[in-house]
Amino acid sequence: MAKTGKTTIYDVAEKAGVSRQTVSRVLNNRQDVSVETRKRVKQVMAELNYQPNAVAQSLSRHKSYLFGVVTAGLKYFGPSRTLSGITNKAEELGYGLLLKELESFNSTNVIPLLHWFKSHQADGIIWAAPEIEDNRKWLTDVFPLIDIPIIFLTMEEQKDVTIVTTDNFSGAKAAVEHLIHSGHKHIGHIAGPLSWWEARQRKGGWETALTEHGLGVNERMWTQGNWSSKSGKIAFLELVEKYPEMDAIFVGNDQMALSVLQSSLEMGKKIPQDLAVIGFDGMPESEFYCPSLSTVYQNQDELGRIAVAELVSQTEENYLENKIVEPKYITIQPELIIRQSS
Amino acid sequence: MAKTGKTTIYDVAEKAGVSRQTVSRVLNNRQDVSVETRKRVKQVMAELNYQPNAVAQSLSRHKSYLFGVVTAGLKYFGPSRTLSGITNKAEELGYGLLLKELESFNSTNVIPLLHWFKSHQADGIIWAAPEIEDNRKWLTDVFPLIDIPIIFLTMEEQKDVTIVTTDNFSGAKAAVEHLIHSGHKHIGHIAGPLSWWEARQRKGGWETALTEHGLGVNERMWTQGNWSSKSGKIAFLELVEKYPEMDAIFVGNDQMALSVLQSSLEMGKKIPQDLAVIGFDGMPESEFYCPSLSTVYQNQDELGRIAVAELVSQTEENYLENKIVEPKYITIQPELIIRQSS
DNA sequence: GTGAAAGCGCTAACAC
DNA sequence: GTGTTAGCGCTTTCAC
Repeated sequence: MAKTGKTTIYDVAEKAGVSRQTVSRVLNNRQDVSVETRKRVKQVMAELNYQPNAVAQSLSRHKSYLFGVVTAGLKYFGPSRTLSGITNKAEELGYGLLLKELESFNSTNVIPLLHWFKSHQADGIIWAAPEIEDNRKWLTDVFPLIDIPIIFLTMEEQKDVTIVTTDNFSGAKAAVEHLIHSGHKHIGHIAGPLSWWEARQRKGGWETALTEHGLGVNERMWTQGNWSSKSGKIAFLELVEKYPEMDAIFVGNDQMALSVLQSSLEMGKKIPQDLAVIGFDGMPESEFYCPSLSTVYQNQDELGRIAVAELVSQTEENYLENKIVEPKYITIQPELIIRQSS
Repeated sequence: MAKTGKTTIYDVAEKAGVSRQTVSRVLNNRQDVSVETRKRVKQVMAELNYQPNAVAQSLSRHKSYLFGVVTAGLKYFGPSRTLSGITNKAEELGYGLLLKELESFNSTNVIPLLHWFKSHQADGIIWAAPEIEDNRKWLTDVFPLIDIPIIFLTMEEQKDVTIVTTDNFSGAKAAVEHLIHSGHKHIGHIAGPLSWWEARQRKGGWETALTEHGLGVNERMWTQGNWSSKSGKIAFLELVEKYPEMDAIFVGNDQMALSVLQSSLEMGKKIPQDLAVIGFDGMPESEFYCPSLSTVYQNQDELGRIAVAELVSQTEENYLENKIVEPKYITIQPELIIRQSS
């Protein structure tokens, strides 16, 4: 790095004996520059260790090559995986990232965020925070007014909105069907907080699998946690109490399943003989639980990657031809992993 | 949000019947505007739903209120926690974030990154990736040439560089001393990859505690993993083999400790009677392992928060008075949490 | 208190 | 091929 970044296009032009525009042309790889001029300019750039000022470029181009990313609960397993996919793919495709984390999962205070991204001339936005309660309500009012592309992750299909999500319903259904095919008749469920769309989908998959196989569903057969291991423990104790004949359980995520394993052990229940357990998410650690946990693996990294790829394609279309982009609903299938717990 | 973000300071000025400068003054809360002019301008801004263009502001102010953040291994537990602390504190102090993730932990290809941040006029940089192998080597050459403040996380003290880190050495030492005081005489260690500074520090704490208490240390007493649960399992099996009298073990992180618990159970070893186990990190799940895991909790969120606070103070000093800022070495003490495994 | 002019570093539109 | 002239949207001097 040169001592100071103050070298501008002007310095290069002067030293190379050309106009600033010519330098700009070289910078942008335009073809209408003679080979030798280009060579000379490039040489001077190298000598001066010239680095173009991206802010000035953004301002005059009206394009920043920056995406806004909205995340929430970064300290949890899922969101950080997704963000990792986003950063990698963005890097790959030549985009930088402006990052904002919501103060809480169900924050509805989104307008300032949108203004902020817009003010920084983000070319597009990835909304990588989950749908909870009415935290998508703003969409109906605000969405039509936003003039930059937005991709949403993990939410219910909605008209005109591009969404990338894991198919939670099918994943859950497959897990429960596996339990049914293994001969279990009394399959309970610990749901995540039902204010979350994902939690409702997973619970829906559980219900549907049971119903389709002629096994009834009722209130005794499930309880609700808040995704944390601690809440899972409480929910499990409650469930064992009200559904004593339970011989298998589908748990809303791996963390809650972890404490089901711990509590079962403490109660002297053998897994999977007395109680089969399947989780959801496929955390790497779940393979090393006692016993190793069957789970529904969802590729959250890929979720982020797809969102970025989609956004790039939308922005570039948008930019090049100013045409309206077709909204898409993109679904990723999770994968059932059977281990010792089932 | 207004339909288009095209409203500029000029539109406001025109509609309010003042000059653009006056609008700018109102925008920046300058005092040299009459009360009624200010009121009128503000009113017009509201009517027009005017939002200042941050890119233009950055360009003319030479200050962006943006920090660059370099992270690595976002999908792992630690880095995402730290990033969460960074996002929260930055938001609190009015700074936005430009995010980059290294392609690998030990990437040494940092110059383009620094150029990129600089090109986007970041006011400062937080280097939230761990010190591994020679991935800090560039510092000696490049650091003196960088003219924006950088704060590093998790690395060895170094002249002229501001660093915020957990005291891994003391945390490890305290854990091992706890084992010693509990009467254990044969305390093994599974280290993280010793190319990592943190892993070396933790191993150093283990060695020092043993040595200070007159217990010898030799090569039979430790093995090395790569932080993952899978590697922990392999390392543990190897260690049991070569150090059969081991009655306690200090493991480099919680993930590897998890598979120690699993393997011990499979071998029929009782924890903590046959083998006491202590991990490092304090992941929330560790409380729900079988049995619940004793561990050394480090507050990585706080690490990020402190880094941002420090960076803000450095940039603002830097900006206001152009004076050189004293480098600091800031250390956070981790906390020993004793649970059933020890 | 307020306005005019210049400039931040770059690109776009049009000349030549 | 290359240069000239205008901007992008804002802030900063420096007048008045």
